Amino acid sequence: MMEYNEKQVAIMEKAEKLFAEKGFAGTSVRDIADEAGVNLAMISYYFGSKEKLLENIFRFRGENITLQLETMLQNKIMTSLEKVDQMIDRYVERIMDQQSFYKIMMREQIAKNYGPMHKQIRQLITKNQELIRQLIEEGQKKGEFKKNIDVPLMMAVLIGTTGHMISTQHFYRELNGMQSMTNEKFQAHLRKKLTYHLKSLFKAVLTYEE
Amino acid sequence: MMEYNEKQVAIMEKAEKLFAEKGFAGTSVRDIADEAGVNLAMISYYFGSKEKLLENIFRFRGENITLQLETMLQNKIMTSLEKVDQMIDRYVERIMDQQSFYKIMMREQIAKNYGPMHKQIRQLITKNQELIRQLIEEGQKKGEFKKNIDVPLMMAVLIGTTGHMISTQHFYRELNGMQSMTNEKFQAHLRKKLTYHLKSLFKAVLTYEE
Amino acid sequence: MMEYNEKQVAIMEKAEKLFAEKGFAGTSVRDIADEAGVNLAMISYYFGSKEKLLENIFRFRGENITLQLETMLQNKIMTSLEKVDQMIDRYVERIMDQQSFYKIMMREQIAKNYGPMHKQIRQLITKNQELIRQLIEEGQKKGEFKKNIDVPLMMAVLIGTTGHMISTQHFYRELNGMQSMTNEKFQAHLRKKLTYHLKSLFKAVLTYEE
Amino acid sequence: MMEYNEKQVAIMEKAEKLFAEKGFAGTSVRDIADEAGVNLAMISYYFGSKEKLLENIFRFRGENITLQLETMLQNKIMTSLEKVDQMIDRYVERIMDQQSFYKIMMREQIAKNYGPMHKQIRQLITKNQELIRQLIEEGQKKGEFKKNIDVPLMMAVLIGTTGHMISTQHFYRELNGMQSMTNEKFQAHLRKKLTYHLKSLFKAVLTYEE
DNA sequence: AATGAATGAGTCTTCATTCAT
DNA sequence: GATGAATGAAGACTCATTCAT
Repeated sequence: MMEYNEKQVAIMEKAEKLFAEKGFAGTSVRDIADEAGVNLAMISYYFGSKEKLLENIFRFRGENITLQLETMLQNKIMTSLEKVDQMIDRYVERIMDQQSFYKIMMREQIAKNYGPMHKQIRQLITKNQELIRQLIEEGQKKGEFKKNIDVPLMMAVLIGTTGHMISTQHFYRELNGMQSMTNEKFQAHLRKKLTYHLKSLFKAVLTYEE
Repeated sequence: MMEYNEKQVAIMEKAEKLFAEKGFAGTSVRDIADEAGVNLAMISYYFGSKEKLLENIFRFRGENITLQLETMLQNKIMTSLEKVDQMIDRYVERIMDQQSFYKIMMREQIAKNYGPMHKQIRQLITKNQELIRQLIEEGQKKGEFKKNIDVPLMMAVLIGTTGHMISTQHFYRELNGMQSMTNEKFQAHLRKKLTYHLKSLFKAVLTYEE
Repeated sequence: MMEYNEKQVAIMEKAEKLFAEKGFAGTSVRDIADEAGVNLAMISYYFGSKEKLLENIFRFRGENITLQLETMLQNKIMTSLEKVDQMIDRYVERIMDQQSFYKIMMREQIAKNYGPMHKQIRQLITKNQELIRQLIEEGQKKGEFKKNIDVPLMMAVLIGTTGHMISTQHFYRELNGMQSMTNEKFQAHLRKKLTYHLKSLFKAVLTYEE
Repeated sequence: MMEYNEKQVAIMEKAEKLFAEKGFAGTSVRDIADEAGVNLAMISYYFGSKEKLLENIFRFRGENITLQLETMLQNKIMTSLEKVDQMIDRYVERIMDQQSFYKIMMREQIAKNYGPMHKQIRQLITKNQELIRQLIEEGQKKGEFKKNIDVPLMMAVLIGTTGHMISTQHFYRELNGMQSMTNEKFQAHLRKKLTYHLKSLFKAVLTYEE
């Protein structure tokens, strides 16, 4: 299944939102049908099962960040640090644009072996880690970055921080008195802050010698 | 309910593990009973309901990191940076020692308003953020730290990175060929790596002028 | 919900019978499903819950005797005593035709505040008492009935006696050696006896001066 | 089991109240234990089972009206009508004094064959009906009462009316604006009214020729 | 004698899925 | 293709009773 009609997309979008908020097991097929305004039986009819619906959401959203990274890696003009900055922009942008999807991913990651998406997630992480490793090594070869960079940890900082931020954004908004701000503005604010700080964080870690 | 007998503790520990791995909704009371080796009805008998069981787990585990931070804040001998280092030790230690509990917290955070523990989590975050803010301000007053530190973001780095690491540790272990290592050693390795890198990260962000 | 399909009616009829015989709490949804020959889950599917099923039975059966009384009250030709006689006919007929429903009502009345149908019953009683009061007063104005008639007590005699009779009819039948009679004939016998005696009772109370 | 200690009596009294209000099936053993302030296991311990508890309540309360009637029947001085009046006093008094018990009886009567007390109730009714028949026949022989008295129906009037009154007393009280009256006074009022009207009812039916 | 702990059977309800049309 | 109806399985929870002490 590769092309989806309107109803199918509606179902996936509503399901994505509900899975993100209430978890996969905590969301009933009836919830999704109601939310999407479709007949209950449609979901099994279109996707086969609740689990396959989730798989389709992954396929639908999951064209990953990999491609952009591959292109960027081959760029001969940018410095490695510029590439890192751009990578941060891309990651944050992607996660913030697809918060629901990313929340599902976080839930699935926590679930160790149980989730149905274990394999896909493993693949995604492996690939991304490999590309970032290449980027870091390139910078090290060019003398831009210091030695002894821990790539998996850098990924954890990048993704963990961003993920934590979108998870706790409602607390953050409350605690910092930003309830009156429109959501759009708040999201822009968050993104700016995240990219800015992550970049300076990465710069410090990648370049400053202690 | 403040003191728990052996069986109650066994139930809570198994429930904690299952809730962490499969989510609250994804875990059936029967799962818990089977895992803990107790009769199904015992759980309602001891805790009233599945939800109240979760609340008890929070109460059981939730004596939070706050106290330790409060004591440390009043220490007159340590430098602020030393305090930050110690705070990182405490946080990482705590999260790694109570991985299951922390995974449940992560899930609940993602769930925005739906979860039954929303209030407690909010309280915890607020309190911790406030204490860390005091710590940072102290360092700024003493001239140890630079201006313009974003406290919520520092928390996100600390907690998000650690959380992401424990969530994806099985991937990490696989990708880095550490399957033969005992779990104990692997955990120690993880903790060391996390504290080391987070400390240098924080030092960079808090002290280096750009 | 206003129109019921065959299955829904079957469920309500069997439930009515079981609730009458064994009480609401004493009847399990499984009992009803078995008796009605439907799948257990159908009952929640159609009615939402056991309690709502009861409410639907009340709605289904509860078009009360009120309307008939209202029409009769406005009749200008009948004497008041004739109206009282007709009222007795209607009440006894109704109660005997809907014995199961009426038994549920009796149970619910006993339950003071606990039952789910408390409100509806209160309404029914109030309305009926008011109409009968009007009928009595009319007779008193016309000089047909004596003064000092206690309306609530007259209702208690009418409904209490009839109710007691249908409750104890199996004893009555046994004690009076009517087991061989067909049920149909026995019911007719009961109705005749009840109406006859209640009418003479009412006549005595309403008209004879002591 | 014939003599009950304090705790046993407390259990039976609270159980009686709860069975009356919520029905046998609707009352849990835990409810009773809580209400009576005794340990849950005490009830099985003392009475064997919930059902046997009900049987004990019947035994405890059920020394019936029979004896009084038998004595009265042999009285050579009272007229038969005086005896009927006294019988009405006794019945109403008994039912009103033991409303909870009588409510349980009503519920059990409705239940046809299902209730555990079916036999006892049958016995009680048979005996009482027989004695009243003797009383009526005595009056007829003496020429005090007219012929063709329907004894079961007279019993239905007596017991049904009284039962209906105690069942609907809360409605009655409300509808007639007697909420401010103390319950004691209200009960006295009800009893007076019931005996007065039932006596005149019986007098009319037993003596007036049409 | 008395009770906290324990339990198997049963409660009502919801679930994801399938069927008949 | 689309859907209202239907269902077996599983959900959380409560029940009356018994057990070990």
